[in-house]
Amino acid sequence: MVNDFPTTLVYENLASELRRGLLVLAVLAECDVPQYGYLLKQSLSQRGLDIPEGTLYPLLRRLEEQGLLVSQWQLADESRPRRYYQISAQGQTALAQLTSEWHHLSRSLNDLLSPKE
Amino acid sequence: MVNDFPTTLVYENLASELRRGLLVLAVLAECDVPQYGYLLKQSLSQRGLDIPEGTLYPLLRRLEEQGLLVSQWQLADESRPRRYYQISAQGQTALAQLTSEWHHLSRSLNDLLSPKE
DNA sequence: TGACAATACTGTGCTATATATAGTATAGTG
DNA sequence: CACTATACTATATATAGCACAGTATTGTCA
Repeated sequence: MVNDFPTTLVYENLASELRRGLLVLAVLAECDVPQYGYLLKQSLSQRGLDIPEGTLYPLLRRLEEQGLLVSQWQLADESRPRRYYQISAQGQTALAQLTSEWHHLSRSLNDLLSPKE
Repeated sequence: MVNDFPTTLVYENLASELRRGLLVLAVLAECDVPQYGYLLKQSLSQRGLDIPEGTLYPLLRRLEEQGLLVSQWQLADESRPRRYYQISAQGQTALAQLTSEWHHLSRSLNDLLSPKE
C-alpha cells in the first residue's frame, strides 16, 4: 500500500486538511449575523471556501454543542423551516482569541513560505 | 455532557485544529533542506509553530508513506543516529499546489475577518 | 401536469489523523 | 551520578471530516 497513492488524492487530502481548521473561524465570523446552513454554505462558497453539506451541518451542531453558537428554528411564512445559528458570548470570546492566533500563525507561515535567503 | 465544556478546553481544541492543517505545509516547506525531527521541532517552534513530538514524528512518517518526503538514517560521528527527511519531487509538486491554495484561503479568511461594511 | 433541480436539513458509519502516553537509548552537565 | 536534553519508536484512543443516504418542500420548465 505504501507509495501507492495517486498524487491527486494525496493533494486533495492535504488541501482539505488545510481548509479544515479555517472553517471554524470562517463560520464563527459569519455568524455574527444569524445564518442558516444553506445560506452559509453559499456565502462561504462565494468567498472561495467551498464546504460540503456533510461537513458544514455537523460542524454547526458541534459548535452549538460546545456553546459557541446558539440556534433556533424559524418559520418564515411560505418557506421551509430554517435553523438559524448565531454566535454566543462565549463564541465571541473564542472568535477573538482564534482570530489573534490566526494572524500569528498566518504570519509565521508566510515567512516560512516566502523565498529563502 | 452538552455544554459542559470549559471555555479554555474548547479554545485549545479549536486552536490546535487551526494549526493542524498548516503544519503539513510548514513541514514540507522546511524540508527543502534535509531535516531531522528534533531539529524541525525546534526551528518550527522558533517560528511560533509549536508541535508536540507525538504529532510531528507520526506526521513525518505519514508524509514519507505518501511519497512526499524521503528519509535516510545518518550517522554523524560522535552523535546519535538521526533520520533525515527531505522533500521529494512529488512533494515539491504538492507543496507548490498547497502553497497556492494557502494564499487563496488566507486571502478569503482575511477578508472575512476584516471589519465589516 | 409532471419531472427535475434547488432548497434545507437529519442521521449513520467509515476512515484518517492528532494526541496522549509510554518506552528506548545516548550525550552532556552540574 | 543523577538529571536534562536529545532523538526516536510504538500503541491506543478519541475526534471529526466526509461520503452517503434519506426526507421533504418549493420552484421551474416543457
